[in-house]
Amino acid sequence: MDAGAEAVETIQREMTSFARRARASAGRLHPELSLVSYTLLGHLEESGGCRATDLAAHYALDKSTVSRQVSALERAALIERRPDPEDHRVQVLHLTDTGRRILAQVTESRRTAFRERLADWPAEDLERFAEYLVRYNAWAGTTVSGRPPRR
Amino acid sequence: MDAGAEAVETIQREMTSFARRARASAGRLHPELSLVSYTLLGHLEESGGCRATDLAAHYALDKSTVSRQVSALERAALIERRPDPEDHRVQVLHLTDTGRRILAQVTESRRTAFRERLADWPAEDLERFAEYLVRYNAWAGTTVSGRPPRR
DNA sequence: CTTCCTGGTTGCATAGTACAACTCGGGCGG
DNA sequence: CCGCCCGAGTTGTACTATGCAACCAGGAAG
Repeated sequence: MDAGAEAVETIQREMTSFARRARASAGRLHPELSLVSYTLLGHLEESGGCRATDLAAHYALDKSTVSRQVSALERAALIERRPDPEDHRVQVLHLTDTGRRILAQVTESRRTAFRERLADWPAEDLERFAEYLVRYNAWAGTTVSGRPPRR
Repeated sequence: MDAGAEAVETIQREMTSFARRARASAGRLHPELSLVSYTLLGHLEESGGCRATDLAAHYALDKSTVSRQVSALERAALIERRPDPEDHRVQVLHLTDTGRRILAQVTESRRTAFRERLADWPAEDLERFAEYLVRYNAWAGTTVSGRPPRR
């Protein structure tokens, strides 16, 4: 096996290992927020408010799943639903001030953790690693197996 | 923000994104095998048989979780339990021929997927990416957040 | 108005997991 | 040998995240 093929094996193994551990820790990213909630909140921050259906489509989640997550986030007062005057079926989701604050906290805490973790990497390696990850994830349908999800 | 800090942000974002998608697809790695089952089977293959407790310790899973996974794998005839003549409390787990076959199938299918996905990467990049991943995962307690798991 | 589409909720089922209580066998000190 | 504690595994219970299907309500086209 040549070095390239060997490298592919290693990439596969390491990605699998990462996926497994990530799965185990996704629920306790933060006492307040699961990985999915964090992602949804982040999306709301970026988009400045959107519909539940948009979230479902964007993250390939079932609308029922999003509905429940949204309910939980609303119960926790991190987001609020605003009726859409244009279309009464729609609820536009917005971060509350609390939501923005918690999101910022978690983001900051994760940022610190990542910085610490990558502290002794040379800048050149960081940049290359970042570029590789982007390239890897850009491949349509990033999954553990490397194959696109069904749907 | 300097380029290194920017790269750390990107790494965080991409790892998060990968983790989320991996989580979503972990259950349907293969019709036969979840990501966890696949990992356990792989460990049995490598180790040539071990105890359920060893699996639990190695993967930081509860022994009850492993016990149920093992039951399922045994029901599917992918592994078998052999009594340990040395210690009657112990069941040494071994792959069956079917288990070896399925494991090989899944491994092959994933290998193909990864090869395809990484097909147009220069060998040099593959090697560096592999090395970065190893270095990243080697950091004690690989999680999504970058922080070690509680326990 | 009737029909169809769309956004969202809810009931039901499932997977994966942890924790705790329990059983059973093994190893030791007396 | 006996009593005790420990370690391997199992089982009961509960919880989370999830998907699918059925459903409801608002909107749009005829």
